[in-house]
Amino acid sequence: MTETNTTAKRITISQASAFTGQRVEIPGWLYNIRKSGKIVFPILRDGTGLMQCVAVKSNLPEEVFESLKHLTQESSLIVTGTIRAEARAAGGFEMDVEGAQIIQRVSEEDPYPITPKEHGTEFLMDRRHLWLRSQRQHAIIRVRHEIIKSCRDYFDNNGFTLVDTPIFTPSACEGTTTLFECNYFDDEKAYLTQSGQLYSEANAMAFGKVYCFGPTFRAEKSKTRRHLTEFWMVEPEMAWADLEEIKRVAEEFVIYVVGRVLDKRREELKVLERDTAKLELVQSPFIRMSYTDAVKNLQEHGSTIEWGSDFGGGDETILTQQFDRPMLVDRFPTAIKAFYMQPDYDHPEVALGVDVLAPEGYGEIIGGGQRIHDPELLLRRIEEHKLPKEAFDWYIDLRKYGTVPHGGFGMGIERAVAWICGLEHIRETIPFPRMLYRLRP
RNA sequence: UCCUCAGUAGCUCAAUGGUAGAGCAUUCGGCUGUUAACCGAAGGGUUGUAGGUUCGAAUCCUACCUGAGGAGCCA
Repeated sequence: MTETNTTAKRITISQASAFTGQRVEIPGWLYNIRKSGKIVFPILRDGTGLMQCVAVKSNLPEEVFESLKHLTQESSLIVTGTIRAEARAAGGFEMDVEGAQIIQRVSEEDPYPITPKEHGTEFLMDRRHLWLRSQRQHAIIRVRHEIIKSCRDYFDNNGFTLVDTPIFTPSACEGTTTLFECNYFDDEKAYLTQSGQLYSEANAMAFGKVYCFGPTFRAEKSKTRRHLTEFWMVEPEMAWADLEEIKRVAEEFVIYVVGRVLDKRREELKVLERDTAKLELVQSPFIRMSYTDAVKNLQEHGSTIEWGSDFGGGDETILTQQFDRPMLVDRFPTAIKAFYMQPDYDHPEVALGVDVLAPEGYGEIIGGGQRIHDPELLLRRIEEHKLPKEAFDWYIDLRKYGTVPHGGFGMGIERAVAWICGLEHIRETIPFPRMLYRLRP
């Protein structure tokens, strides 16, 4: 342990280029170290980047050199030194070390488990709290941040008001089989929300154009690379909007989000080895196809799908791999859609719903559509779906007091992150994924 | 819930029914420009659990546990 010079300015690694030739101190963690006799190269990590340091035995007090030489991975320390442009270093800059204060040396009895080598999924998932320190996870989480911020910016810039909806709900949105149940004092049951939509409809009647953004929960026993039990969803809802307007907004929104990531997160996409040429193609117009045409298309390509059933496992892949940009598929059979979905005025056997399918096999990232605004039709559908009318009294009220055509959609953030980052599995898209069989850490 | 595959050193993996091994990690030694550095040495194992077959089981059989991939359902 040695004192660091208090006159050196404290900076982050991301700021280093602006301090070339200056003496600074950087607090961080030891990412890796390479030794070559009387010169050692500790690589420092501080959350903003990596900095190769150069510690030369002849330029340092004996105890400082020895403490650096025997430092263990993820030990915390503050290094002081001079920043220098260096083509041989990974980031283009490195630090000539003049002093180092070791805050904690990680014990060799119990070394940091995640080495710069290969690890299996289970090992990493059990250590998700540590895995987040790695470069790849940084890139993904930063892209996620950009996606979330651009979702908010898009709606904020287009006349939407953020009106958040409750997490605890008294009843189901679409049946109770996929809801997490919990006790809400005494004997009452509450459920974790699986969508803010019904409340957003109330908010849209109050504010015109609204969106909510928060976590949603599905107790589905789905064990696939596309499912989480807790995931984030952004859900815009618009009064006076018909299906065509909803499709227009969904397309414009997706183009904006992808464009923002391409604009601001090139470095991260490079770390992830994402083929950005595929993302550059996300431009208007998206492919537009009705459900009925999609079924015909699928049958011609060998699918066993029949009109009236939902897309099966490979169907979305067969569909999307024919095109290089997202698809808008609309007018699904009314029978397989939620009770609130507005039937087509001329062909009531199909509903005015729309899904956005991402290309490259990523499939559905957005689902939405126009909601029923006619009070009698809504009551009839509630009965047909055998839903408890009392639970929907407030929802029915929205059709009694100045009902108007309206609708919106929801985008699953993690699926969007997986697509834009080009990830194999959704588990890496959220800091602490919650899945069937995975609640910890 | 169903189907398929896999559990061997801290990690990633070898080992055809016959003495349980390598690379990385850790410790020690060497090296003044390394890029997942390299070279040398050391320590590290009840082969997921329980039972069975066999002279002999990491290997074959049965059950269970854990994980992965997929199906159904969905964003």
